[in-house]
Amino acid sequence: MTNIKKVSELAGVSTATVSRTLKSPEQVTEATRDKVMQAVKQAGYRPNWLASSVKSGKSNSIVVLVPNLTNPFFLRIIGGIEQAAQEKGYSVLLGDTQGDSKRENEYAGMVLSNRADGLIQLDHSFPFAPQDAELADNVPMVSVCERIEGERKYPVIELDNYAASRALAHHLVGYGHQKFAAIVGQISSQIYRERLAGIRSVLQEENLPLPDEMLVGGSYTIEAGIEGVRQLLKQPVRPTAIFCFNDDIAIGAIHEIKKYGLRVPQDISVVGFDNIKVSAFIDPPLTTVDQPAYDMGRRAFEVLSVLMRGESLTRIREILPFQLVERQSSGPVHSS
Amino acid sequence: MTNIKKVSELAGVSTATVSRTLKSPEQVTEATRDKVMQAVKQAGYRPNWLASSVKSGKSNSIVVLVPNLTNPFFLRIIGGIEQAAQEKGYSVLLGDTQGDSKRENEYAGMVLSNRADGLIQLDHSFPFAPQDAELADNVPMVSVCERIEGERKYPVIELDNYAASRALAHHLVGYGHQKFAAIVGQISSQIYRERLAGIRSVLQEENLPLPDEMLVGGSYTIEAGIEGVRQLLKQPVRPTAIFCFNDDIAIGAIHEIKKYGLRVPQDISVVGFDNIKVSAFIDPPLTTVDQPAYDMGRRAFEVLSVLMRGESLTRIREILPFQLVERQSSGPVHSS
DNA sequence: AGCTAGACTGTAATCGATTACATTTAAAAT
DNA sequence: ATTTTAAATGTAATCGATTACAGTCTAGCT
Repeated sequence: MTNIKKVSELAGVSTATVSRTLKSPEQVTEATRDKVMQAVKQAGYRPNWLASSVKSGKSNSIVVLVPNLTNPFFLRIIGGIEQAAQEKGYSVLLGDTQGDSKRENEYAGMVLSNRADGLIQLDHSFPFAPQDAELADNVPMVSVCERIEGERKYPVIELDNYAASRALAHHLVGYGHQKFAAIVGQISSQIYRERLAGIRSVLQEENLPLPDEMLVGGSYTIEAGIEGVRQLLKQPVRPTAIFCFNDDIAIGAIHEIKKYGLRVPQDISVVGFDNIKVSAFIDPPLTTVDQPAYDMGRRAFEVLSVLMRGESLTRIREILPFQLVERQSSGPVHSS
Repeated sequence: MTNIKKVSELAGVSTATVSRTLKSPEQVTEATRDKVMQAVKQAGYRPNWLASSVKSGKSNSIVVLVPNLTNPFFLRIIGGIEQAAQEKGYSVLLGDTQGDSKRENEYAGMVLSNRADGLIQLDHSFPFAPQDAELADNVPMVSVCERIEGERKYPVIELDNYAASRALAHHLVGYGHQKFAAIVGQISSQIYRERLAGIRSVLQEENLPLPDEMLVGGSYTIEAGIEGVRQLLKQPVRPTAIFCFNDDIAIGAIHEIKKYGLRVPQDISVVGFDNIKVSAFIDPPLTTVDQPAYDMGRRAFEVLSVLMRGESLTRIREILPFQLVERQSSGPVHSS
């Protein structure tokens, strides 16, 4: 490995001069600068990043905790984070947690051991191990979409899930639907509560029921959508509209509804949440709520960046705008 | 920041003993071990990862270069890499290159500056900057799916794209198709040439044509599939079967074909490549070639891991098995 | 010519951990 | 009780860069 010492010898200067030539060239005469640069080139020298980092105490990396890498929605968020990070000279360590707390602990621990300077959590859990909780108090941490559990409040970039769900509900109520069902995602999260509350609030205002047996599901997957529809269609009353808590669920649901020989939206309207790319191209194209995933990622990094500089935030909660995207998976209710 | 010195003082021992207690406890008496562990706990001490890494010269990280984070197929590969890496104590630095060579250079450079120990390339380009090419000679690098360009041969984990394409072609020929078209992906890659060659070889054996005007596309996106179909349907002769070079293209193609009022597969059969998750749930479910993406990722890391240990490989090319997945997007040709 | 200010450059401390080598301690052997 | 041996611990060098501080040199001034 060529190190700074070799270069300094080659150029006939001290290591300090080499370092200065590379970090702050204006402090060095042009003559020596040339000598050094030539030696650098000749030796094929690259400063050892690890060494600079020990010295500075900063790793210029952040960890991103993802519950599920295969969810395309998260991917767009990560894309935004990555882009923003890259622009500021940070790199992104990917932590696929699979929702497993052991893994979360491990990845979160990276921030405590200087392997990373900050953390972005895409899930709702407090990622540090209980014994690390105290240390974690001063750690720059931000969450996206979900709010992190616990008394300590961390900044969050999110959507007004309540309002977005209300928008979806109004959309369906406007079409005259009265028999609703929902296939929900992970139950223990804030998002679940907010989205459900949003839907419930509209239905209550309209005096429409959402009985417990019409709430099925439990994970944000295509399979949950399929299984959800199976359960719903076993019920004596068939719903005419189904809220799916994300687009993956909706894709599974539509697929399964068709298998039963029913039509979307003529027999059952289906709406999703997230607006992943493929949602516009399935049959029928999905009515859903567009989340500005990429921007959410960017913003998350920017906020984290402020925390990492040791500054404090004026706002701890940032709410990005959603958009109701009306496509053909929802429509007026048909009397059977 | 609590460092090893503070802990050593707290425990009344030397820093060496603290280090040994944590790294090789068997070298330390139980009594001192207890003292040290208590001090560690009390101080909330975590070894500074950066410092250990400078010493060892290993960062225990790898960079993964992805041309396009939004492609779900890549995601599964990354998932496999991540899993395998995590098991061996490595972490994954994500490099979203967008196919931009400047970004590739930058990310690849991380390996030269000890920020990462190895590199996995999911694209086909040689990621290092020209001036770094010589240095890059000894860098542990592996590619997945695509082969890296240049004289120097790096290990690659791939599919027999030629054989897989032949399987798809045989499948369609077996249904009696005679008028073929293809919507291809990125043209400059090995994969493009192999897949096309595979298709061509079968068609030639059967004396069937694949005229140049029936080759459209140029990128692995849904949009390319849509645009491709538009171009193909402008031609005087309408194809009865379309090879799409990946599933995203196929999804776009099917969507657009339906827009023209044509049916899949009755009017046009469509086949894809990759078998991404959603392909099984679109309408009609897509006939495609399943690539063991997750395993490919795992395997890529394992191979890289061998290189990073400085050992040499017996085989430089590893070919994983594919599987033809016959679903409902392909079927017998209907005489019009 | 002599002196001073300011620009360059070099020396050596530093970051935080690891580890070769030296030293101390305790146990075992005589 | 003394010597031998092994185990435990400490001291200090080391990894590779950065940087405070000190030293040198040149240019400009009187």
